[in-house]
Amino acid sequence: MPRTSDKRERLIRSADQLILRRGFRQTTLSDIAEDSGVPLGNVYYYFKTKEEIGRAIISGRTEAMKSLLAECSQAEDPKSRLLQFLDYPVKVRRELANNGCPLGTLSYELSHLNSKLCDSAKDLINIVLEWSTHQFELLGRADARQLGLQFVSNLQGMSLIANALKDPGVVDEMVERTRAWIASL
Amino acid sequence: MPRTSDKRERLIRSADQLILRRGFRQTTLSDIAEDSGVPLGNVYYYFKTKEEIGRAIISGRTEAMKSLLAECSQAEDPKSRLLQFLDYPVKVRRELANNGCPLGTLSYELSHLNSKLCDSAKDLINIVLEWSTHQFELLGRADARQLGLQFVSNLQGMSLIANALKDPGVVDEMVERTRAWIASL
DNA sequence: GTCTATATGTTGATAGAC
DNA sequence: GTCTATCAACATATAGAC
Repeated sequence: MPRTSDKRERLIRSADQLILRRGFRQTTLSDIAEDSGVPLGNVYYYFKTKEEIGRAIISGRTEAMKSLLAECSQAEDPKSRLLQFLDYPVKVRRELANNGCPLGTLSYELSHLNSKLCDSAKDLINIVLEWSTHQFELLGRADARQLGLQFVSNLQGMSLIANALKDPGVVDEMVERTRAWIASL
Repeated sequence: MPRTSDKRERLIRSADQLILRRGFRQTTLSDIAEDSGVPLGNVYYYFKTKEEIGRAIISGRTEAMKSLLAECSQAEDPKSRLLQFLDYPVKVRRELANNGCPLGTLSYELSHLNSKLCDSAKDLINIVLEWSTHQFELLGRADARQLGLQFVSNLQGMSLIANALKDPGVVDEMVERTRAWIASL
């Protein structure tokens, strides 16, 4: 029966993992079809174009990040929220070293594409940037915007380097330094 | 005459610019041939495979960076060298905002490829990492490695964010913060 | 060394039976 | 809704004349 089919979800899940590992351009619809167990021709019933799959992946990663930020926002004070957020990169350090940041890699790749997806690159980064900037504002910092930029820059920088060196330890070291920086404010 | 032909150089120059703007995977041999004014079939006289072009681009960017670092190394003390290096991202802030860091974008893309080029990603980042780490060692810092990681992380982070937001001003702001950090050590 | 023509393989996408 | 067969476009690479 149509309504009980989970094919769409399986397609998105496969696409998300494959794109994380190999990038959007490098991931073919054939790869996604095979990995999800959905015949190639049937993929087009759920997504009219590959770009539409891209939008679904962007949307999924955006929502996942919003969800994480919402969790962190429940901490009592802004500093605790920022520090709690830093637990996440440590938790997924392996994935960061293997594939890079799910937001950063996609942002970098999409910004090079001649596609409407290109505009989404900005949004991907802005999610965390605006949240962290807001936390610094709540701390009464006049330079909240720059502190926010520094915070996200640390996260993106450590992910890219950990990925290049294939070394999860880089994440631990850099998060530790970022923690100390936040605590010192 | 064969020896006076500059086709190889033109091919590398075109390839480098196109790959900077659109990424390696997205840049076709046809694009490179057209941009450099070399017929498609003739490209293969200079490069047997696309991967070989990739190696040439990696090599070129590596040498360019080594050259820049050699210039900076002539400054009197380690702090001055690090500060002088920071002049460069400011100088090319437009390109960084438009295309990202020539080393970082390539590193991120290649690390996702199933190619021998994948190994080169590590080297691209290590060039600046080892140099900056060495400068911090000369400053007598026991945590030189982590300071080096922080330095490169700042550079890569600012480039990715500036590119995502398409805002060269991000480079100026983040370099200024990095300068202050270096000066405070 | 140079270039046209073309082989070969892959990819995004469609047609149409079931 | 599902799936097989296949198209059309494009990309890497080669053949071979000049």
